[in-house]
Amino acid sequence: MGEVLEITRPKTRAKKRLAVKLEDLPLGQILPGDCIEAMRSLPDASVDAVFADPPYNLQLGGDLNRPDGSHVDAVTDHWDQFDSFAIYDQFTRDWLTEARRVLKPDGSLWVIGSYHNIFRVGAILQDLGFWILNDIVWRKSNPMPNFRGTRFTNAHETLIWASQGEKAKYHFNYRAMKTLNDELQMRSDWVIPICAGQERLKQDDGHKAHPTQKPEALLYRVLLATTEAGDVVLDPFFGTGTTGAVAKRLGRHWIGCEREKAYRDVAMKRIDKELPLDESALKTMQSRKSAPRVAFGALVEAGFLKPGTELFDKKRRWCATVRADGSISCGKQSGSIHGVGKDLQEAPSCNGWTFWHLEHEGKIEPLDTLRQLYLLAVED
Amino acid sequence: MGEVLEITRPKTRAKKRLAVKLEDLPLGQILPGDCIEAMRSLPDASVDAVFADPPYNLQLGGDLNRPDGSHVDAVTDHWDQFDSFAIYDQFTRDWLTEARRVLKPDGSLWVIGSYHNIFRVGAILQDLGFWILNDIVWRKSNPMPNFRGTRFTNAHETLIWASQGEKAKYHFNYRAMKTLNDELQMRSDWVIPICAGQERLKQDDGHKAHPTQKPEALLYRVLLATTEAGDVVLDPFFGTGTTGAVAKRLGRHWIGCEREKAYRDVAMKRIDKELPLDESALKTMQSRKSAPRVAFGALVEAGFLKPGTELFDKKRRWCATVRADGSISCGKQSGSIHGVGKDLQEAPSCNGWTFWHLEHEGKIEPLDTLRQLYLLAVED
DNA sequence: GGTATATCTGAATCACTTA
DNA sequence: ATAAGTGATTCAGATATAC
Repeated sequence: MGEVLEITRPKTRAKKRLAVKLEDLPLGQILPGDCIEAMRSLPDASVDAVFADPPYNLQLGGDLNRPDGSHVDAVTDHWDQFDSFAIYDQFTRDWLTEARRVLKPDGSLWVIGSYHNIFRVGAILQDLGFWILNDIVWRKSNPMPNFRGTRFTNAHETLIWASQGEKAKYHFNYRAMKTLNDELQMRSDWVIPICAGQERLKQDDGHKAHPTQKPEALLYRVLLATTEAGDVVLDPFFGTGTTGAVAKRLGRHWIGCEREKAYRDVAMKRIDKELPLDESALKTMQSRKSAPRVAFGALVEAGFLKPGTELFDKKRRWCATVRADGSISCGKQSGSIHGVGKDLQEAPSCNGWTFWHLEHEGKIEPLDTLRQLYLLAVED
Repeated sequence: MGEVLEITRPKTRAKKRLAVKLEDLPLGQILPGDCIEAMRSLPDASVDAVFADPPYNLQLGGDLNRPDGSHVDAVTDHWDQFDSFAIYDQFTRDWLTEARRVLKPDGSLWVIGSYHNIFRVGAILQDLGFWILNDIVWRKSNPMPNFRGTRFTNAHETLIWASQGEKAKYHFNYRAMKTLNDELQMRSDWVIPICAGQERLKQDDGHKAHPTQKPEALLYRVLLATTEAGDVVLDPFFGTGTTGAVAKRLGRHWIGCEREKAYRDVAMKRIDKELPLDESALKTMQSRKSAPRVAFGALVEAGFLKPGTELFDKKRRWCATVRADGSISCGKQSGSIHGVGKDLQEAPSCNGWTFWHLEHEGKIEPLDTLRQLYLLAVED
């Protein structure tokens, strides 16, 4: 089924009690029929993330032609037709309710939409108890112009990222995102081209296989940001399987739901061809949080720092001495590198690793540099 | 009151029947008290646009410090506190209902918000019958980082632009927007810096006068895009009066509502200092729709084009001859520049102005160039 | 006086572990 | 459950200060 069954979740995230076994899930399968029914077949709290690209309820009017006379192939498929907002809302509430049941307590929900539907989806998911963490703007580098000159070029779509609730835990690979964005924090607006060219799946007659195929780059960022290798990702509106293809590539398990057989066939063929990246390529920058926490004392213990070494702040306003137990002292103050730094500055908090420096061959270096060296040394 | 009473709406937009007289409106005034009550004092269908920056219902938790220990001055004002989504929704429904009543049938509604509230606002305004024309993303060039490294940097806010209904007319200054965007269609994502520096209004103690003052560039684009000089703009959450200041500068009338006296005082002082642009600066690029339509025949009549001149398409597949009455002929086909172009290409439509070209000093130029010259010549 | 450098701040639903 | 203690974390732009 094109799945990477060897991959398991890191032990740090394993829930021993009531944990759903991976073998009991239809991993690497596209469940046929209505997605709400299909999701009912899955156990509670069994997937780590849901990515959903539901019908947008576009409600388009007449035909549209380009200035050169060619015809615009719009989304007029039957699955995008709803008779009223009330019916669309009920449909939305139903699939979101099932998604919420199936999602683990620390799982992430992602939904993508346009102004036609995203406000309704967002309000309903809030009503159900989901807690919005960010709204993300997918800025299309190559959107279709507004041929009639009647509005602004519709150049973006909106994604909502939500956790199970206000107090719920969730996973965010901060370091991986920052690395991906050239060492600046990843922002809430992402520039990504629309899905076209080789990536766009075609039918035998050369016509596009699906009217709203999403770019793989979009799913790549979503899955890298909020899931780990070995996680299970569910897509209730699988379409031609972009979520499955990227999940497989990134070593995530996947489950899809899709009503239309034609889409299921295209998706399965596509995903079978996909090759998973090997394990070393999958390793992402570790966030400080999930990295082993280093106690300052461990550096002293390991001989990276001798007791008696003098520490300074950057401007040499204060000087402290390292003691054998990993505490430091500065005049009458003593305690952890964080606590002493905080008290001296009379600040509400202080990161001792970046506040304190030591002199090494005439240069002043923050303690953090030493911590990095220590981490490298103990990694293996 | 700092208003430009000389300015009136162009006659093309005047509604003779049931029209509200400008003298009967509190132009250039900030109505005190609750905005819903204040709007009740205005007649039906009396304003051309509503711009609303309602409370975002942020629901913030504890304190936040920057990595350097400094404190982040968050929005904790009483006017942003709501006990539940239900109460916020009711408040939203109430002010939107009044705004809808006061807005003319061909008026524009603008609302700005963040992910905390915008989905609720969007769904409710759709429920009330407003028709969303675009959602606009204000991309902040200098957003506040996510200091905890727990989410994506919240780098944008969302605006919704809506008309009174699916079939309602509305006004969009397409040409002005395209000109503003360097001859490319204006997109739905706008890059604008946050309001800081000189533009940010300060109290006597140097502290910011309002926690959420919007940049004037944002209002400038909104008003230029969807209102005309002489129009009336209503802002139910006036704050420190960015809407009023920009409206006055652009020769639009304005009405504000604001509960807090401190904000009203700051706003009035600010707007009094604002100078309106003079009339010639206010002239924007005319849209094709509101520009006098040029009949091809008028160019012939005026001697811009001699009967007998040969026209070509860009690739010189076809050649047509201009006739004295402004029709053209090409083989057996004859008729208007649009109709002949359409039939030759077997296309559903054809813009003859851009399809047909003529040779001038060895260069091939579209007819449209000639039309522009003609328009310039007849302007005075 | 001009150029570096330092400081300040902005609509933010902003932690986790152990006692 | 709640409270307390420890630990982790920032980008662009405007203004102020130093050289």
